[in-house]
Amino acid sequence: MVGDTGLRARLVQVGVDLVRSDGAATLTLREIARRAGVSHGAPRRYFPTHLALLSEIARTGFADLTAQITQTLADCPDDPRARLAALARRYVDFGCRDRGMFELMFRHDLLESNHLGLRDSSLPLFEMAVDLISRARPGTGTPPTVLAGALWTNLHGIVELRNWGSLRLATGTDDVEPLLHAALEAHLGPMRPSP
Amino acid sequence: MVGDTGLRARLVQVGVDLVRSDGAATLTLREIARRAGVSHGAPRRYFPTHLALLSEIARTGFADLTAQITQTLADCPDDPRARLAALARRYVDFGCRDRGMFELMFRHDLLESNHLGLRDSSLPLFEMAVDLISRARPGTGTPPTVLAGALWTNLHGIVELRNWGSLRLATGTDDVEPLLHAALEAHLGPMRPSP
DNA sequence: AGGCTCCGTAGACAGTGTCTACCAACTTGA
DNA sequence: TCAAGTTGGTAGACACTGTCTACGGAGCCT
Repeated sequence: MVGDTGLRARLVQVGVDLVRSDGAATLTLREIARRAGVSHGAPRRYFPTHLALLSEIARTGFADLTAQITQTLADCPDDPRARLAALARRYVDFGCRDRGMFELMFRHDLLESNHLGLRDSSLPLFEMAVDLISRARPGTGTPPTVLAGALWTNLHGIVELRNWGSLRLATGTDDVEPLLHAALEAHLGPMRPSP
Repeated sequence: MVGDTGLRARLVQVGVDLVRSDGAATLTLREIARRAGVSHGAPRRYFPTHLALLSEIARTGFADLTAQITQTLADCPDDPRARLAALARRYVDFGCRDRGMFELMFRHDLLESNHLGLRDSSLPLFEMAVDLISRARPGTGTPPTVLAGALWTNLHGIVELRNWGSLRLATGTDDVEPLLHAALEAHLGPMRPSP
């Protein structure tokens, strides 16, 4: 399966490269086909619709993010709070660095044609967070899914509003570090100064 | 200016109604023109581009949200924490109820054609939050803009991920109340049970 | 060889945003 | 009063999009 030269895989790969280099707006069906060197009708053989292809591209984004976070956690001490902070920092870093892909992954119109797969792709990440937070903050009355959700939404909002440009407007810089630090302190309690 | 029958105002109003009733995807230039009863070229007399019209529509969304929150704060006790909680609840409620408009307001591609106006429309809200949080949590080492930003991003992420559908997936329901409560406790300290 | 399925091409269609030419009505100036 | 100019909208063309359908050429199997 390495170096899969099939058109289906090539289309997805072209899409991934394209969204990374030129942003989410350039991901038209015909442009992807063009860069893959095939006619505009060819993708239809593998993807019933444009959105189905985009969903597949987005799925690789979730896989990539999951892999990055898994790798990050592997190189991390065993303290649940430190691990959560590392996870959080990776998530935000991914969203800021891989802007187009992040935007694609959470596009609302992708879901309607893809009720199952895409949302599920985010579940492993969420479960990591739930597991960590139930160990970092045991004995709270609040269910760990809610605690993890509150943290996740905070991270997600940081990325979203930073990429929207309101950080620069409100705090004078695009640096997410102060916000991230404040968010972690809010959800996990006092942290030592950021690394 | 009441009952302004000019085409410019009518186009914006049609857009507002349309995004509320049919969602953000139906906001094509030609559809707006059609529903306003004019030809597809007419809007060009008032808006140089499609995105300029969309920006104007989004701006009314920010104005509406600002008005709603101002009204909410007017009917609220003087306690900064209670006021912040009310502001937060209104923000999230707006984003969940007025989904299409919320999506439009924070569309990334609207900003490029509108470097100034649109982002600025969100500033008054942010400044309310900064003011309230500097009174609710004085003496923290963290600047109030950062504290307010951390809270705002949390609220924003709650809306975004709820509308994306991950709340239902992660917590089994679309109800934002537990998450909102957890977020408020995280950023403001222990709260009494939600109203 | 004859069928057959796979896989991609090519063209049509309706829809989009933008641009340009046109034109009718109203305002303005001498 | 009448001519000129401005305002505000129409209508059609253009390039582009996603989808659909008819076609064709390999390769394979009996």
